[in-house]
Amino acid sequence: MSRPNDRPSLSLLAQSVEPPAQCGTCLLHELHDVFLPASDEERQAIAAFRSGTRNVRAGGLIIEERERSSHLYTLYSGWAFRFKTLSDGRRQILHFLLPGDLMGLQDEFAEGRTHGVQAATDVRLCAFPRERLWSFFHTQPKMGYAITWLAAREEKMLDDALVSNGRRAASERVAMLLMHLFRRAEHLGMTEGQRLAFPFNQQHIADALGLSLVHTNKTLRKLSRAGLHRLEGGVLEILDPHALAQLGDYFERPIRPVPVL
Amino acid sequence: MSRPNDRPSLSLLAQSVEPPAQCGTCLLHELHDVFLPASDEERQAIAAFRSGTRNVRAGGLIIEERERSSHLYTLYSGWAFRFKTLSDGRRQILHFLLPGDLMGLQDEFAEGRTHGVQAATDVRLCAFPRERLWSFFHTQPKMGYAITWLAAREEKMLDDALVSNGRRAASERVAMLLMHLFRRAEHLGMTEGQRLAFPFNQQHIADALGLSLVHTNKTLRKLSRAGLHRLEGGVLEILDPHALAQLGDYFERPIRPVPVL
DNA sequence: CGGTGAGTTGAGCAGCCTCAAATATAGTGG
DNA sequence: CCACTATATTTGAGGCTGCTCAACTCACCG
Repeated sequence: MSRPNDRPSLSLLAQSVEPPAQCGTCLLHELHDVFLPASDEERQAIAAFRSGTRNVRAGGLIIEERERSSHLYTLYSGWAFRFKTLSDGRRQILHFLLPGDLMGLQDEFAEGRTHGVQAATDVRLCAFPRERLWSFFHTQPKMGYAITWLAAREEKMLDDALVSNGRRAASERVAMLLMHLFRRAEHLGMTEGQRLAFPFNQQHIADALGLSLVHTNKTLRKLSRAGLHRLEGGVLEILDPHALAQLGDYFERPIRPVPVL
Repeated sequence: MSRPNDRPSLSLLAQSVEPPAQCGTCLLHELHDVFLPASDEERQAIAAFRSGTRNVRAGGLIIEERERSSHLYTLYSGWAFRFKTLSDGRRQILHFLLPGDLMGLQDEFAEGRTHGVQAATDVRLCAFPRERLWSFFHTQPKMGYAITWLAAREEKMLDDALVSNGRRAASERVAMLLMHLFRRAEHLGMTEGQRLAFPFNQQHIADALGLSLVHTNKTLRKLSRAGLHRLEGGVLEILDPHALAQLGDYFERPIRPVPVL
């Protein structure tokens, strides 16, 4: 492990860790470099907001694409992704979700269909009933601020994805995505050295990058033949981070601690 | 005018209307079908949050791409757009801004460079100092909720743009963008019948859609030769809304009133 | 009347797409 | 443990969409 021992091992988060019954013992809050600390009062407010937990198996839908979900969710462990489907079946993956990420907020203010969220691994979720959202904002303005923070952070990632899809060539997009996902997972302690349990197949990558499956495959092969990465057996290994970052125009910026619910 | 007379004429908003000295007489709040009403107390809180107004000429930068802006802004009149530039100069337009839209929120929680915002017409802005944001949330949780609402709404539009850039052909993207901008402007009362003062050139459209300038031109010409629209002299005219909506897979959904600051 | 920016058009190229088929790889039932 | 099936990956071939390069027009302006 590349991580020091003074924090709980979180490779676990990629596996199935049950969220605790009490938010007071929430594992996520123990990751001080990753998530902002929460006071006892805040934890109690979060606990009051939360209605329970939910498990979804790999491949299952957390939020249906057509219906407005009755709950918001915080991803507690595992990987998920947001997506949209066009009427003729073409799919676009909008965003990848890791532990601590909030989902379902966009639905709050929507009329029509929005997006779906699918579990990429087995996933544990904390569920928050939508009808309690406003009172949560009302009684805990700081938590409202936290939610806005998370929304703004996700929007920034969407900005980056839009730049990629709009203005970058295929190999640049692939390099960018691999680095992006690896860095985010690394920050959460889900990596081992340069290796990462990677639950996505080439169709996922293609749908995230706006490429065809075939061309995604050829691009991946080109990069791996050039020794930049290896991706097999569900493990992503970053062999030449510098070259990948360069190619993807991906600047590593310090990731600041963010709030969690 | 296609709008009934029982609301103030807002073609004005596309021109240069000076925001009032007092938020209590803010024109935007008078548009009851468009924006949620605000109580006197809320208007006072907004007025206390606001530090003043700002004018930017067409083409001027409202927010610099490299620096974190010291203020949030509400666009009061005119058009603007958010964009990002790659190190080699390629540009991607992320989002188009109309009156009532909030900008600068993403910067709040960012480290590195984020995005720039440029005025497409002369614009009037209400400025809110960043350092008052938290106390605004704290003392007016309802306004915090409103800000989250606006952020979530913008994120939904980004989702749509991402789907377009990733999974739609050029003519579909163009049709989608024309309908999208026209419908949003129409909702604000900035159109006259099927006509709209359109401040963007083909390079803007290309940069929003992830296309080259030349191909954007050829696609626009194809659609206008087919009688779907006309775009000349800074005026966009929608000639066949049904065909454009069909082509762009653009479903008109009722636009709900949103909060304004 | 030259200069600049925006729009238009043609020619040729290439990046990415679709179609097709050949391997893995994994899971399932006998 | 092996056949059988479904899913994921890989590769080739050929074609179209969208790109780059280049040139010309038009409007506007000093």
